[in-house]
Amino acid sequence: MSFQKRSHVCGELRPHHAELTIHLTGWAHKVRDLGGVLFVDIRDRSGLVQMVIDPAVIPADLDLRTEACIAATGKVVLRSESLKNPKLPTGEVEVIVSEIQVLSPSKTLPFALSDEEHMGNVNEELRVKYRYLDLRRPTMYRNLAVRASTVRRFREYLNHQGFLEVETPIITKSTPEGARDYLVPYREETGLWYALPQSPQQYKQLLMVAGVERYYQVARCFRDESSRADRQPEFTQLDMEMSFVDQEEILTLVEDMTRTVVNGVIEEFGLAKEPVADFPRMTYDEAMRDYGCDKPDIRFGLPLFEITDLVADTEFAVFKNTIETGGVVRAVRYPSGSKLSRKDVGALEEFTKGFGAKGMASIALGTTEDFPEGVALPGGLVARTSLSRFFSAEQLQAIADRAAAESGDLLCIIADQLSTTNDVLYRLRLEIGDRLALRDPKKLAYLWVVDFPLVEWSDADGRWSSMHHPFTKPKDSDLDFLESDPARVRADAYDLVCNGSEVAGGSIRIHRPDVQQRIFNLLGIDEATQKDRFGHLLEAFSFGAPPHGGIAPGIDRLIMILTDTDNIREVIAFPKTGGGADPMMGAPSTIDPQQWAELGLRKA
RNA sequence: GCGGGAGUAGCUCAGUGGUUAGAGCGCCGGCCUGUCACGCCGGAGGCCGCGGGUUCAAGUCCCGUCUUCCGCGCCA
Repeated sequence: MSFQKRSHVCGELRPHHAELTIHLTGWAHKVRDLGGVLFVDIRDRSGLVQMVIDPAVIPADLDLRTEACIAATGKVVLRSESLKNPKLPTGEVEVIVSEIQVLSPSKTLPFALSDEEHMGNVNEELRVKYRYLDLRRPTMYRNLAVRASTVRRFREYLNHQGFLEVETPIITKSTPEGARDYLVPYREETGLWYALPQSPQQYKQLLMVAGVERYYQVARCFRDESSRADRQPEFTQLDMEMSFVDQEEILTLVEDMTRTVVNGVIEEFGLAKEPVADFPRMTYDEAMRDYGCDKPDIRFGLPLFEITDLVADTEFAVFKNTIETGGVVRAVRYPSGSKLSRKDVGALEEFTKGFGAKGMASIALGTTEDFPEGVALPGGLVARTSLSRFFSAEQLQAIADRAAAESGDLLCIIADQLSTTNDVLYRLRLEIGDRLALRDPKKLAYLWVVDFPLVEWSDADGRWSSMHHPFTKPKDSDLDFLESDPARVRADAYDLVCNGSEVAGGSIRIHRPDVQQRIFNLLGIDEATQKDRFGHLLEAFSFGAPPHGGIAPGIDRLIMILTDTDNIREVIAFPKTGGGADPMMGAPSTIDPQQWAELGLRKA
């Protein structure tokens, strides 16, 4: 079918186009048939404009329905004052159609694209199944555009900084440690398998050995683990690596890159975000101490605080037993929480139990009017707490002082082993932040978390495992403790955090075979496995490997933050469902018997 | 692997064990020359996810199962 190529795009039409005869192509967004006249909104990716159609110009057999792909010719005219539509950027004009053609008709749609409000409730599986329709929506197109612009800006920045973009294999080798691999059977020999890369980690280090010096790649990564709202089985990282650098150079470069790219995108799309400025730094230990996690949301305060010392001398069994078994008592302040009902506080305690707390104690602080039955504290506040049976007014005052508490606060107290206590309070603090609307969506609160531990003890596996990955360089000053006290060893490893999400993680790598050897020994990776899985890397490092390090900013989460979406599917063109399925393609699928045979596979 | 929510018309959702399972939007037909959530009239459309069970009677109760969403575990 021949058609008139467009002369303009729908969204650009303004009063200064009046009187021009133009050609448009796009989709029939909405058809309003008034009998003697039709109004059709024509939409392309630039936006939409109203067309006015005299029924006489429509061919009798024209199948003009919602989402039909159409081409139209007409004259742009100014709308009279009373007919203007201030809700549309193009609302001051309309197009009087002289000719209209349906290039491709549309069946009735599985869901209404033109109703954004309604779309928020449409079944997610249906949206993914008809992704090509969902993506026609302006908000979805915009998400794709923000993503494309972000990636383009990253590329431009890194190209200017002398980085070389290099592609690495998708079909590669399984490595121990880390997530479950996606596996691909090898046709030539039964029993051998490729794996899809969890990240291009080893390749980028080998590129440093190869003398590339500065590498980056917009790299797809694959991890066969359960999905979450912000996790997909395949996702994209801006993978980077540099030679002859120290941690400081990498952090400085990433800060400048982030400012340049993110602020550029904010300006281009008019995003409701304040420009990125500072990148405060915090050690891992500080983050855990003040926020209970390694990715704090610092858009608001309310740091956690320790009261173990203040309550150590107590007959309260919960605190006493916890402390005697090496646990801690820590707390977080909930401004305005003192007005919560007993039931609401109970619900809050249930919330903490969902993350492993055995219970939650609380102290509500107010005035005599608030709590006539409460305990009067020396400082003037009155406390209402079940702890009053066990603690004096002076002790409660000491806790309130530690909290820097004010009238109206609820102090939420958790007693447990350190890791559980921190985890519960970390989540409780975020919950409080959400309730009090302290997590300002306009802010992009970046920070570096540095000096991560090299390894952590895994109860499940009964061995030490890498906190970052096995190639992470221990701090030189801690090398001596590698065998004697592994938990004490810090690494040259760093995470970039934004608004409580980890948005990049990296490290300086080990380039000395002897150190790498000691790490493998610590991780309990025996010599045969070392040779089998990492022999190539160890050998490579024996040929003059340069000191190097890198980082890998995650693209998907960054775009989620920039577009204010709460689900990673919104920023990926063709995402999978939670179960890792693609209902549009019908993947995963069965394969032909011949394919089974070729691969030498049998059903279990 | 575990916990919670959901699954009824094309979509979003109501539906107290008891008539012929409803609404809004969409769809189809008719009317309509200024709509932009167009309006008015009429109509079609249902394996109530699937499989068992309890019951005189099941969309509704019970068991199982599948899909999906959120979370936990997991995610170097």
